[in-house]
Amino acid sequence: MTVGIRDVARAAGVSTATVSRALGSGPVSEALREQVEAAVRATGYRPNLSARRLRSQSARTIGLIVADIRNPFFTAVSRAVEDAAFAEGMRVILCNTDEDPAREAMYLRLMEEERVTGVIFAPTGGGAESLRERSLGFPVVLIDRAGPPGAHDSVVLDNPAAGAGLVDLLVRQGFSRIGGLFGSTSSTARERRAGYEAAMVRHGLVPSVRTVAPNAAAAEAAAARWLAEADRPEALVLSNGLILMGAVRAARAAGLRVPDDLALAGFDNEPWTDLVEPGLTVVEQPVDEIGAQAMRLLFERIAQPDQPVRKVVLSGRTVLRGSTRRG
Amino acid sequence: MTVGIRDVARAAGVSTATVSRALGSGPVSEALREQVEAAVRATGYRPNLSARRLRSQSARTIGLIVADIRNPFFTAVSRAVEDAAFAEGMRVILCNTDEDPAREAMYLRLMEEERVTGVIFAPTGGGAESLRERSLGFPVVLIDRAGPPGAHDSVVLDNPAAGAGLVDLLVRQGFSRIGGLFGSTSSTARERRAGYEAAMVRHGLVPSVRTVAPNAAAAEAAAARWLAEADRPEALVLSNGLILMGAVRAARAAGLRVPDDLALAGFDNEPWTDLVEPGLTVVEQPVDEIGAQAMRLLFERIAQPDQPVRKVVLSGRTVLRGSTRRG
DNA sequence: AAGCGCACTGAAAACGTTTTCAGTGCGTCT
DNA sequence: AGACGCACTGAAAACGTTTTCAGTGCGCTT
Repeated sequence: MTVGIRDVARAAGVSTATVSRALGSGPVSEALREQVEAAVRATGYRPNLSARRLRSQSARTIGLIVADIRNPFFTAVSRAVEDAAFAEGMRVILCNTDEDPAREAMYLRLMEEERVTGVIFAPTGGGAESLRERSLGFPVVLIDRAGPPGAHDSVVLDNPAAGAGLVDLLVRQGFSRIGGLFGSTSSTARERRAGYEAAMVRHGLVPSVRTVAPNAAAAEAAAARWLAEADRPEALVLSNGLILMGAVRAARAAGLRVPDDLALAGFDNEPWTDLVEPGLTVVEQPVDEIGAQAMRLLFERIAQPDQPVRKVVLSGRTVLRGSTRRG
Repeated sequence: MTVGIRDVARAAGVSTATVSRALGSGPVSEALREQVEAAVRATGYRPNLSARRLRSQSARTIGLIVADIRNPFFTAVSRAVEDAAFAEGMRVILCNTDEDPAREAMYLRLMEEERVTGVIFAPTGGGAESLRERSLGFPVVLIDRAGPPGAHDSVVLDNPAAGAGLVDLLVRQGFSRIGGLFGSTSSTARERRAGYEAAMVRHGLVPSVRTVAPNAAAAEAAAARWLAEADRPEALVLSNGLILMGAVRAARAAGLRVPDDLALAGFDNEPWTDLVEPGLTVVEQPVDEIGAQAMRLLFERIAQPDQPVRKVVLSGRTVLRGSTRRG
């Protein structure tokens, strides 16, 4: 039915071994190589990747497991990862867990069954912890959210510094009743929160923190409740783009003017953050570099499996906009 | 090295055939099935998907090729597709062409080499046309952008009606110098433009159209030029979410107030469209239904390959917001 | 009591490649 | 002239499964 390597071999008048070598890398005379290529064109041959992977015991595939494909941060990273992979002749399997540990576990098992070369992984919740127990059959590089130290290579933002930086900025503008609304599932949110709290204490202010599921609807509800209270904060630090969006909605709904009634500062320089009025002050992550560094760590780990574990920490860039301007 | 089905068989004291049947579907006594499952747990066995696919000649995988993963429309569709696929015990390979015909061709070839069960495809540019020539080894369902009629199943928005609807709405609000800024690469944009032009003519107005690469930067530049002209339009119809975003930026930059100086109406009810001030009037696409219908068509095509070609046309829902309110 | 069908099981073939192994022929060195 | 190495080639094994084929044993029918 479907044309296989033996059909090509017959058409070219050579053995299947020669076809395989001509298509891949092997010593083949120029004459035969051309014959084979002609036969491939004539027959419309497409190699069967399953057979190829089975025999060669190498999938040349890396898995990319992200927590939320709708988050522009992850789409940007995925693009960087894909480009780097193609440059090495590798495929990428993109998996979206939607912050669901069950989906995450399923994808991890899928990666095992696919016998992937390696995985770049943004774990949700306890994902990274459970990761340490089982030994997967492939190297893993964590991005965005680091697991327990020492288990896997990782590349993350300097989250404590970024969280503290937003507090410093707000304090400099004269705000003091600064609240923090953080995601409940990721280590990233925990670290940003730690930075926030440390900076508040350093400035002699009292931290005021709430946590929420990392989606816009939950964030809006939580922010709305908070803003309705008597001693509502005069500024908010939000731990990612979705939570920031929820906070903007809540402020609008409550009729609060930004930044006069409420200042906002968050993470992720998404396209819409400078479209709202006023623009939102955010910490921008070096997404391209995160993706590229993750691939670099992964390839180096594949080349030298017993290397010591490495952690790359990148700095964010604060984008100052109207939402934190006082007076 | 790695544990295979023969290791499980040995551990369970049965043949590999029995293990295979116990794990898949085959007549196996309850006692042996439990022995096998225990052996699987004990050995930590993970089936090798490449081997499984090779032997069974069935990938149980569908490919989803989209033009731009950053477009929330496609991420939403991909979620719907994925859910439907899992319900059938299938995997999804998500591919992002980024509107690049070369990447598109590469992914199409990859799908052939993966021997996928079927593909859901949002072609860019001439992709759909070239698709008709070669006969792929799998059924294809086109979404968002239909190719030449009669070649493939498809599910699309009623784009002409939606384009016309926006014009009608603007005319009703009293606008008459209504321009249209459309993407240059997709059939979707062409259809929306056709609807726009027909409606303009029907209202006795002169259509005024420009086309632009479907990204926010290009759209902003084009809109900026247009708005700087002496006889600039008093309202704009924008053919997708990215172009709409570009137009908003251009209006801001030009210091035009929306909707007093310039009304805006576009496509895709993205989260940010009600965050800007004023909110943007858009046609919302039934993304979940598009994904679900596409999977339905695909599965039915797989079941009955010689069915006549079908085309599902869905209606958009107009979301009225401040950007088109006059006076 | 023999025959039949049914439910289950194992040995071995098969899936489409790559890779090993064992040659070829030919040029070069001694 | 013979030995050796080199560049190339084909036959066949191998990758890890599923599936076919050919039994088993057992209960039921005739």
